[in-house]
Amino acid sequence: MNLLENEISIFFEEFCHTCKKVTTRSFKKNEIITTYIAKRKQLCLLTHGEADLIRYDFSGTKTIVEHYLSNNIFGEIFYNVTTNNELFVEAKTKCEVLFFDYDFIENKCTSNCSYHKKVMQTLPNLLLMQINSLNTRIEILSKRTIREKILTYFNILATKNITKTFALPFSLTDLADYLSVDRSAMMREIGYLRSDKIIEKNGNSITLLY
Amino acid sequence: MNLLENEISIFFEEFCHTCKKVTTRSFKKNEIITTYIAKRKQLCLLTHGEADLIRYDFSGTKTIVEHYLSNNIFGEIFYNVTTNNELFVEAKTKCEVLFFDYDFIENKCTSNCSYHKKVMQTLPNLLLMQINSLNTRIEILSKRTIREKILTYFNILATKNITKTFALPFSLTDLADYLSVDRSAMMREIGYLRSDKIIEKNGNSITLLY
DNA sequence: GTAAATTTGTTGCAAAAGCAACAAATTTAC
DNA sequence: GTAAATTTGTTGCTTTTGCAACAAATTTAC
Repeated sequence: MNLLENEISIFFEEFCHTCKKVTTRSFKKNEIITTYIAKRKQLCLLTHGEADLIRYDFSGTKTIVEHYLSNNIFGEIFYNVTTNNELFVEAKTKCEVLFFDYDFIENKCTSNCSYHKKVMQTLPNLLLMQINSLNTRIEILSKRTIREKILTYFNILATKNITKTFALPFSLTDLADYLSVDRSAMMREIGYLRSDKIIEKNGNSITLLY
Repeated sequence: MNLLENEISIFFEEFCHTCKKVTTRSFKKNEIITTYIAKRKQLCLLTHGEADLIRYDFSGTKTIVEHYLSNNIFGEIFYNVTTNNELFVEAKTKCEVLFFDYDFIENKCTSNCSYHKKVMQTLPNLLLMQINSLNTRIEILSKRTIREKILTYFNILATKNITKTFALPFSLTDLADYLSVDRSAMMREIGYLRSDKIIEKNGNSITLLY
């Protein structure tokens, strides 16, 4: 994975200005990076910062569909099915984003440019990483109770951090939107998990006691 | 999408025996195609039939994580995070499956074989299709009520079939495991949807009345 | 540095979902 | 063709979740 990260950063630093069809842009915290409406074949790479893919359904319910870190990809190209939902990506910190048009990736460059070649080499691994993280997301959401959703997510964070104590990357309000449950019900359940001595919580730091 | 399908079938029919590192196998209904335990870099392509990715968690709860049709891909390569869950792919009909080792795909062929080249050309589109379907899956699972889950899924089926009447690809028992809800609660909700004149149901045929 | 906005924490009550159990209908296996 | 297995449909009861509302703490904006 570190190898891949290195590969990604090198190829963007070295070749970014060779091909004209790639745009770089910076975003401040809370800015909207892109909105999913136009069915463009847009593919974006977050090179710096953190961002959320947010959905509001017809009744105004908010879901944090995904939470992106650097080297994660996102974009309209991943969404065929157009529902009557509002979907957009919001910067949670200062962000740097590369915008590709997937047609450019798909169709061979007229010139035999090395940048284009490198993109084709790296893309499958980026897509594979994205599939991995979507599968993890599905595992959380397919749990039937709030308690199980919380514990599944906390376990993933503990595994990633290789320690039983870790910081939540979300506010508790956002965590509820990410787990797709009512906030007050989630708070209650966290209370039960504490009194059952299954977790400890200090601010946004969580410790698993098992 | 039809173009892609054509591309896929052609390249497997034409080149399948050129490279030795690809295996084809047939499966009867209910046979286990693969089990996710060994952390192999296995990538599978379903060329014929229907199959389900099934998970049993520690307490025995079953989830149908995904439902595969021909030209869908699956495999251990998509699952980094090893939990204490049992994950396997089961043939729901007679199936034909191609097994790749991802290392073979990643590392260039020593010989400059055209089969290998074709795989590299097709793979990003297959991965993209997979991401699309996982995002659809997340949309269903992130709905907060059984009613919304049912209606979201039925809408997707109606859109795919381009008609308000369609056949369920699942038994109702399996549908509950796919929506990740209790079967009896789902049956009750379907009952309410019928009496509210939102859907009609005859056997496994559903009609949307809106 | 202070006012405004947001997040956290809590609770009572209502609605939804899960669990268990069972009969009827349908499908499967030989 | 029949017995066994599975699926469908239903219900009573319990547990979980959602909703609404509000106070306290914390963060943000100027």
